[in-house]
Amino acid sequence: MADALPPQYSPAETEEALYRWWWEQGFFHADPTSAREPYTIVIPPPNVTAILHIGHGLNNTIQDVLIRWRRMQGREALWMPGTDHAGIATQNVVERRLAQNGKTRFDLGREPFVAEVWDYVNATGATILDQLRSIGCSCDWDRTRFTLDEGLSSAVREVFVRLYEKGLIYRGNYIINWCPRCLTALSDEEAEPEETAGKLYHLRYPVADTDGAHVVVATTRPETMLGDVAVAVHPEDERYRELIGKQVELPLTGRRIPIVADDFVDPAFGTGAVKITPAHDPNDFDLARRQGLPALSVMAADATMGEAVPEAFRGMDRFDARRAVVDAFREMGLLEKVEDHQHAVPHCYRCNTVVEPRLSEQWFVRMKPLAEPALAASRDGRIRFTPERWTKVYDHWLENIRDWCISRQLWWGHRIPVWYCRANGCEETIVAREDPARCPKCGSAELVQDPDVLDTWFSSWLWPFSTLGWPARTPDLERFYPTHTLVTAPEILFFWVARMIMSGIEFMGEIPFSDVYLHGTVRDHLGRKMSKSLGNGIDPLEVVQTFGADALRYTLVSGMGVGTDLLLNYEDLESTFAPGRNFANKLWNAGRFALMNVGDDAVQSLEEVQGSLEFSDRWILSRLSRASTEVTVAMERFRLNEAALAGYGFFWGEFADWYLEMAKPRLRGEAGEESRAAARATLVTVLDHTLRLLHPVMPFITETVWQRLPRRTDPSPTIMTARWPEPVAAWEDDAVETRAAVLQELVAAIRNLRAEYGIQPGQRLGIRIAGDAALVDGLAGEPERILRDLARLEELTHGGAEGAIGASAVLRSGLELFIPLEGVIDLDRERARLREEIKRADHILESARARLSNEKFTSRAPEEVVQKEREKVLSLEGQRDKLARTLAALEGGE
RNA sequence: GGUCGAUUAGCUCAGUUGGUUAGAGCGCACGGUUCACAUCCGUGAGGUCGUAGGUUCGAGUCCUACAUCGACCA
Repeated sequence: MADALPPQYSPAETEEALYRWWWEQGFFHADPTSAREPYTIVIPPPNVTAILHIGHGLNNTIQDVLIRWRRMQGREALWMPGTDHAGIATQNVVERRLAQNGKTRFDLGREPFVAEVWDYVNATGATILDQLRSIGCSCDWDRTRFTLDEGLSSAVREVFVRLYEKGLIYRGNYIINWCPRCLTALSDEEAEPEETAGKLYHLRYPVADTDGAHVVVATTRPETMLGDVAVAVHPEDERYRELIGKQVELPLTGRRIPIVADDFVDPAFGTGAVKITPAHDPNDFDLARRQGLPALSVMAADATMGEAVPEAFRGMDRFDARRAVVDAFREMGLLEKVEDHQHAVPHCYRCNTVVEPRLSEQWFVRMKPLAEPALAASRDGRIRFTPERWTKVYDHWLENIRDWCISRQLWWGHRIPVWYCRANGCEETIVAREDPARCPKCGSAELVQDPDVLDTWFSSWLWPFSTLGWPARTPDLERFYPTHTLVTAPEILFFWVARMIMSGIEFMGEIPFSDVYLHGTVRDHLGRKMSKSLGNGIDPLEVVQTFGADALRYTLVSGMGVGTDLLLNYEDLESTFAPGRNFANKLWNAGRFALMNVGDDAVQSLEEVQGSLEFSDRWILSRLSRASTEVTVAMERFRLNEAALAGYGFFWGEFADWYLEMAKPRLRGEAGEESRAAARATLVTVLDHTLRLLHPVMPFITETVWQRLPRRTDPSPTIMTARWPEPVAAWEDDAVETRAAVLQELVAAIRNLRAEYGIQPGQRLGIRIAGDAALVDGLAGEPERILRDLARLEELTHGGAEGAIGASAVLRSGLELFIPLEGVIDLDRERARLREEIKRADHILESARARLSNEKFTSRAPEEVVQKEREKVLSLEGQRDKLARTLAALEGGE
């Protein structure tokens, strides 16, 4: 079996079949009746029309690493998958498809259009979930949910009715953010400010009944002046005090409007006089209400100028109207000046159209009462954010929360469960869990349902419990709520995370999760966000196809520092994903080597060979135990990159580079049968544990190799549910590790000198070693054999060099190394090299001695630190002296 | 305008509570057909840790200011 393994790992051939096997065997499924402690993650549901991009790749890899890790730790791990109906986004996609045939949704009508969207969603909606499978996500697919499923829809209704009954949902006429392209209201969060280089227009409004006097107002949106109902100034502004109560002739309109005083006006901004357009600006709306001023809407839904404006402007697009109004002012001599002005203009987060503040009747959620308990949850630490700094952002948002506009003038989504009675004289509003047949007040059947749908986020804020069956009290809900970790990007902290916390507390009486892990954004090597329009994206599926899912996952996880963005070069995928690809190949080959060398004979357990374990066995077991601690601690702290790197460093840098090399002769039987048995047992044990440590990050290749191990210590049929490796205190051995460090330094030093003097790698050398007896003794036995093998030595003798010609080195451990190289060595070069070494030592010594001679240091620094510094000086002095003696001998010897 | 973050090797990043002779991967240079892997092995070069101050016996790490880039909120 083992020798059937090809020399290179080919992910394409193994991953898909392996995934199918996991799935069919039910390893992804979480059992609510299990006695194990649950661990739950709910997926941030991707848009149902989305296709996988690298950001999803990162987000879901992180979740999969966590869920696989906890599953191995013995938790009943549930990763709840699903998709979001994504109201505006999905409707836009289908509308674009209609537009290709020259049609609009209005041509179809509401019901046929919604049917069309369902067709589209049913045909393509599972795409992204399939794609998640190809990167290895171990979601519980049996539980896959969609925000428009029947169950989730009834949750939405339940919530709407409860909030309405509690007085937390109301309907009213207010200024909301309006997208004139999507033709719907948006929440404040959905209107994204974008820094724009705009203009500030200073317009002159003639003061009525005066001789040419005027006030100058400054505005970025001159077209709205057609809807002005007043000019406001600060009551204490000396410049305008006399004008308060007078009127201005509003140009172009023939209307007279008052000059009013209001504290809201900032005398320092612009001219200190502000035009008031209540129907098109939220601040003006508030001011108008305070002052009892009317609101005059001058724009239609599509942001063309409406009926209320002079004929010349009617039907004009808002930006054309802006130019026309400015031109008209210029012609009338009423344009004082135009300044460049940098300001933030809100854009629709779905179509990027400039959002227009618009006065309209919408449904709102009163947020203050919901926000307070959510704020308490972060303040008292029941909910922790990683990185921690997001706590402040979250708190700040909740402290300044505004009501949530939840109605959308769309057709795709949850219809608002509100009916209006149209019977004569009855104006009953009915809010109900079940569709009503008759008006409860007058009995009429003339009921009309509110045409609007709810904000998409009004269903996704219920996700952590609606997916588990709420409002029904299902076993799943009892078992898996509250969930544990939420993994997402900071962009949806307000949209989604904060609202889930509010709804969880309100409807479940309990926070929905205890940890929020916010990861960074994947960007290109120039730091730009990856986007379709820039063409700088990386297709995760292409990466999976070329390098394998494990390579993708390792590269993403190891590169993702906590709280930092991940920069990847899309122009050179080869080099971008090299870390993951190379590591996957290393795992494959080290595994392959181990399997080939262990062969098919029975492998004994570690206990059975306990008495014959050698130095190298004890060393690698000690290191393994420490690596287990390191990986686990890093995982617990959400430092997945550290966990991945620790696993990598152990597997490649210690197990493959050193242990396997040390064990080769023993595996060949050159050290006898007992030694071989011990090496085989150790090799298999360490590989077994290490594969498990790496499994969360590299699930496919670890399973593939693990399945072939001739002996496993865990009865699980899959590595997915094999026990997570715990550190083993009995394996940890400081003395062995110290001896190994000395040995490794020695090997490295010999290799260095070989390279320095261009000695053939195959040429066997004789060396001398001198130094502290304890150190030298520590090399006796297996270490010496290893030294001979790894450094390719012919002869190893103890004692000084005694004036012989050769290369020498003094190691940090204090050991002196001498390689007799008469005739090979360039003496000038050797002397220069030694002088360089001495200089280096002197340099470090200088600063260390200075520190020690500073009385303040010795008296104030902790004893431990001072002691360490003394030891450093002693060691360096020793090294320096030895180097100096060697140099002197070489100089004298000439 | 406010808040927060980043700035360490050519590139991408680690560097826990201040105390090591500042690390890794990629790239680069040199050398390698030893029967796991050239997606590899060995060796090496490369850093006044953004700038200027400060606190401290001691600063990549803490404080202040500035510069550059970025995010979020007004």
